[in-house]
Amino acid sequence: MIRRLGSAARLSTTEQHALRKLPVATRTFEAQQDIIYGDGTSLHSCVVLDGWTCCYQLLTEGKRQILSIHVPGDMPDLQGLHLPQPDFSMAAITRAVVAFVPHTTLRQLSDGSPTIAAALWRETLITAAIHRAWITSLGRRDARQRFAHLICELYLRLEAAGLASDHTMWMPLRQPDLADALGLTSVHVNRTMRALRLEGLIDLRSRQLVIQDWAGLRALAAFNPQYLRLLDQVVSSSA
Amino acid sequence: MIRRLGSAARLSTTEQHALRKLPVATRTFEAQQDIIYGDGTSLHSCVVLDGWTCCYQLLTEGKRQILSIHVPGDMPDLQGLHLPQPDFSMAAITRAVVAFVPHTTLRQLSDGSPTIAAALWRETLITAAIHRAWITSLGRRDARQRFAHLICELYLRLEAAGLASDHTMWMPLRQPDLADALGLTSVHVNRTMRALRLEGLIDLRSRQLVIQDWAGLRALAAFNPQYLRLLDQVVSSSA
DNA sequence: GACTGGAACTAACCTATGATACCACAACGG
DNA sequence: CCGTTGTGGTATCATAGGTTAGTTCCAGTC
Repeated sequence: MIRRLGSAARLSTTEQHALRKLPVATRTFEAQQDIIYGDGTSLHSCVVLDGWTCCYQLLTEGKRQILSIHVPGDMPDLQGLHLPQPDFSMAAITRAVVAFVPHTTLRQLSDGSPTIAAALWRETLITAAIHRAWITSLGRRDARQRFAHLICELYLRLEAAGLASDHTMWMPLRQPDLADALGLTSVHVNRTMRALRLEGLIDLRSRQLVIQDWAGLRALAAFNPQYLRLLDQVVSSSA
Repeated sequence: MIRRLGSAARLSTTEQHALRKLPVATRTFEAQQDIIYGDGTSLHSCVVLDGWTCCYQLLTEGKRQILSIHVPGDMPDLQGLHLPQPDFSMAAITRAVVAFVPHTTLRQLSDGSPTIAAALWRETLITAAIHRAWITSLGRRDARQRFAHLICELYLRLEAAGLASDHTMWMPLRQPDLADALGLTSVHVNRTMRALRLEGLIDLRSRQLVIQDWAGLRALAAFNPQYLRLLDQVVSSSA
């Protein structure tokens, strides 16, 4: 399970060993249940082991904006390492299994090994790059393009994690969730999905999403996967 | 000048000394000029010494989304340390003086000192937190709220940097720039500004912005400054 | 087989924002 | 003194997307 931590970077065997020995506490959350509520102080970072989760912010009048979506292997909460008060909440989308690692041990580990620090740091930087892509989507793309962009991103991330192939993926996000991620209403998500289906781009039924025209979807979104850094070599530490 | 680097964190004197000795190359850019163009590989991080800059992404059809705005003292490009190919471009808003530090030396420095690494890492995490606030603005706030939120953020950041006081600030962003930051058109920025002026919240003339009703503006945006971490103590390294 | 509760889906209407086009003004140069 | 250029400002119309209020379609389950 915890091997996934190391799989994100190319580490020496001793470092991999140290990561494997990390004390973790796993916990299962039901769909929709909050994992972190953005008020208190967070003392642990977490790794999603199974299921999907998301980070979100609430506004007055109960509006919700989803900030990021996580699939197994993601480490959504690394920012707590150096900013102990989270500025967001985190919730399970599906039933999800999450592993928690105390900040203190993680900080000791990264203080002791610049390579591990760089690998974790890099994870947080990729998160920021994904944030930037979302900003651009929300600010300058219309509903169809936004939707297409999100699907492209999620599919490639799942494929890289070995959780999807053949342009087919599990899609547990419900229409209201998609709405909160895309800055739309669920009604308009529905309209938009129908449009994409009629154009022969995607087909979504009973949680199963098939991308029927990957090239078309990618062109619609003007999707450039570079920001996800799925193929990068990690920058070798100069130490 | 470079003292600003250290001012972001509380470092030991030896570490401050090391920072001061960093080899830097300063360069002046004209307003609107590109500082980084998001294609190549970046070998330097930069510090804004004077003037304002921004990061942006371009879309097909020439649409532009501004991702972040930087004032003197900010280090917009730290992510290049571990992700060498930037996913965005960076441009000067006003005439701006920027200092460049080679990634290699900065990486050596942070490999040698976990405290410096943590301080720099923390900067990138704050950037990500600002990204999240923008995502929420773009996704779930209307034009007036978005505008108000941006003004609150910029004013507090400037005030913290000692560059604004008395609810008065220099505002070099033009209406088309604001439009690209807020995901609106310049026409609608103009409408929105007039609305806020008529409500007695702000007054902007000839680059000088006066916040006439701070409480009202803050309430309109539902602004919570916590994400900017202007008052935090830095987490002490466990090393 | 009827009943429930949660999605997905639709339709009717409304509004915030976009698109286009134009005017006003100030700064500047010849 | 007159053009030119950039920026702010306004009006008019068009439309993407929001709002409200449903109906339909299941998968359980009693």
